[in-house]
Amino acid sequence: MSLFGSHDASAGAPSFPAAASPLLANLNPEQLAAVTLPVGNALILAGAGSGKTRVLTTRIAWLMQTGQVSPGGILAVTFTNKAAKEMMTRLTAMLPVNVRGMWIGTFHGLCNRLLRAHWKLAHLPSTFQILDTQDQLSAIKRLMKQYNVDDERFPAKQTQWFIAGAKEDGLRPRDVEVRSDDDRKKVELYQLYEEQCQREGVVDFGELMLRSYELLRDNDAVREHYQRRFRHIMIDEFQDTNRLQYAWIKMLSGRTAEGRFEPSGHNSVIAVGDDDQSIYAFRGARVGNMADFVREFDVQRQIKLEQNYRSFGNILDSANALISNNTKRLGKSLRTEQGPGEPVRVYESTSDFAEAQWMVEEMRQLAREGIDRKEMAVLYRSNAQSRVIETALFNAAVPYRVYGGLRFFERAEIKHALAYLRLLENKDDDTSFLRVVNFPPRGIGARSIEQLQDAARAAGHSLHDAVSAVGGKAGANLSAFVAKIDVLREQTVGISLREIIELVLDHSGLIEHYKADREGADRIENLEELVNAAESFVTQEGFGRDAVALPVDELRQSPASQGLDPSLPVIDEPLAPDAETGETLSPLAAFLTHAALESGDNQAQAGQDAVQLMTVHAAKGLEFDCVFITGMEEGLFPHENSMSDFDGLEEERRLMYVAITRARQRLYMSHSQTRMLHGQTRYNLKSRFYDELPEGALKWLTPKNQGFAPSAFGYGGGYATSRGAGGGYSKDSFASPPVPPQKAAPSHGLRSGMQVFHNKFGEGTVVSLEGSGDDARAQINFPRHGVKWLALSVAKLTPV
DNA sequence: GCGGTCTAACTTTTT
DNA sequence: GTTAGACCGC
Repeated sequence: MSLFGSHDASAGAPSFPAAASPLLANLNPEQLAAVTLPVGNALILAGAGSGKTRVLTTRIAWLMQTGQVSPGGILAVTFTNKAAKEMMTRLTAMLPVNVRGMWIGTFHGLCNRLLRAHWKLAHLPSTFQILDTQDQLSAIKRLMKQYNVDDERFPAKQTQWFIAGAKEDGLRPRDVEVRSDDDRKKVELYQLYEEQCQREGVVDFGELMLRSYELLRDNDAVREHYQRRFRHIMIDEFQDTNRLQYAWIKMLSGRTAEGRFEPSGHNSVIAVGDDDQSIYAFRGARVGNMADFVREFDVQRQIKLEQNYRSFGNILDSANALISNNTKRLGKSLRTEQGPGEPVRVYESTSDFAEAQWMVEEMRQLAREGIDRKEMAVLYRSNAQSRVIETALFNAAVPYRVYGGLRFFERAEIKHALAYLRLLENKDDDTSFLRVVNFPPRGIGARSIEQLQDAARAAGHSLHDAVSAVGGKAGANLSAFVAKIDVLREQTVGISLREIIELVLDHSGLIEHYKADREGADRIENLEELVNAAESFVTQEGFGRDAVALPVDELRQSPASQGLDPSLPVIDEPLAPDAETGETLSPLAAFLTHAALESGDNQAQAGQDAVQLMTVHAAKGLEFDCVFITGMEEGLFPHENSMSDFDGLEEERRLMYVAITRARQRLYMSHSQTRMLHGQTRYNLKSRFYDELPEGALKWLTPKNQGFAPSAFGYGGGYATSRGAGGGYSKDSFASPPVPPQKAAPSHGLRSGMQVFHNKFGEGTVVSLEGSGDDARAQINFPRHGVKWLALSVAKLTPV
């Protein structure tokens, strides 16, 4: 079953005395082996709650403490800023070390650092700015309008997806395989988009990765420099890496002669991941990178961290049983030394409203038992489900916090302010120009802008530079805007970042505009917060202060750095000065980069003891005492859009696995017979994932539906209607996986093609039928309301 | 050019 | 049920 044999845990016999360091105290044998792995490439399969971050940080600390590497020889890559920060915080707590000398950060953050240091070689302007997803979309829309592309046939979103996807695979326009006329058009747009970005001096997220990959690929000296420097490379959440990120790691860690990859032998790459928690395939993540890594990096050591320190037995048994239904797995099973704990409670409600109501009651009970509200989390598959729950919590006056939604730097008013700031830094940033040229409104409408765009195109100028070409009233308004920007730019010389932002907020008219708006108070508050964000950024990054003394000498002397190219800069700062000129990014440019790379917190009010609401995706990496998984229904979870293909269903199952493993003590799952979705009532069957959980670990709070009649589904009568209180725990209960449902004799008397009448939807035609007993449902085409799935135990249908 | 109204869409999301 | 974007009339 396991792709890798069983030779793992004992693999890394420490070559340094383990007892010598208090760092290594209290590690289990597998963790110890991982922390003290000898030089060489290794894969660590780290299950949920197995102490992965602790292992990673302890290893870095141990390597430095034992003198095997200096801070400059470390490269640790994560996906989120949060994870990177967490790592640095824990590391500083372990060792008195200057973390700034280490390259710990997100893929994109580190790529940015590389490109800032070698901007010339990367063919970028020194002040290049970063487009976020929103900016990218508007840049593409603008491009498509300019070239009169039919946006019915090529929606901008789709083009964006195409471009991002190509970059994730490391493909430039000329590398993309063209299989249809549509492909050809998209590639053409990709090419034009690239030219536009280059002209405007901006890069998108994918470009950050791809450009730095090419930088390393095309410049032997640079590549070899970093290959020698980074003796120890560590990648977190390896299952989430895409093709390009994997190639980037390869490029940094080995030779690629004649297109062939050979591990360098003098550095170690340690990949940490969990294939069972791979839930980002939809955005290009490739779990296959794990197997490729083992093969291509000649991995000799694999360690499985299966000891779970988070959850009780029933919860882990549920997770293990569920995930065992997936076929493509490396093989791993969580174990705990805690007892079985509480059973997993399952609840069926009549409506989504009732489901939320029940949850509120249950939470009140939990609170009475002394559990903090911030230790209760409600998880759902899609954001649309949060509303009912929010309403119920709100009406019951239970404090709650919703994760997701707009982050600080993504808010419209913040984006507007940033657009002004970007124009100060780079007048050719047409995306920013268009965002604020008429915001606040100053009499520049679509017609004037079109004229301006035509003029700019004809002259090969940016919008800013083409303003003088437009005459009349429109031209006057445009000139006034440009003059305002140019004056602002002059005024910002020599003043602090804080003062720059205050100046811009004032002179742009943004504050004034929002003051006139009844609902502008929050926006003004956010704009004021922007000043604070800039202030704390300046303090943190050390702008305006002496740079922190960095262990440059140490780096140069250390064995890790031997053979480093002395002509290349030793980059120990996220925003290092240019090696040749000593020029550093202006605080403003640096802040804008920061804003793009770190979109800020996406939670409303922190601090308060509030129930946590979030999607399952957002919950990854978090843990709570009590977890409610809601909307356990076919079509919702697993989501209907992912059920068509096999891989999709397996990803949904992994998502379910992530959801289950968030819980420490108590886990609830609930589904509803009816649910309002997109303004329509839906009748969903309960999720197939229930059938993959060990009956013995569950406790049905409502009578378990008799819908899955044993005779029809071959369960051999293994299902009792309801478990007694306490929900007996039995190891054997999930020994045999459920048998897939078979066609049963219909008991409802409906057949495909039949005409039926529904009280609300009127007359319709039965299209198809599924299930039996209480779970039977019919797909019916109502001429006036479209095709619907109806649960026959709920919907009242009469044959016509 | 601006602001109001109507209509289609709408998993999951970090950088 | 909500929201963004298109469309239309002033």
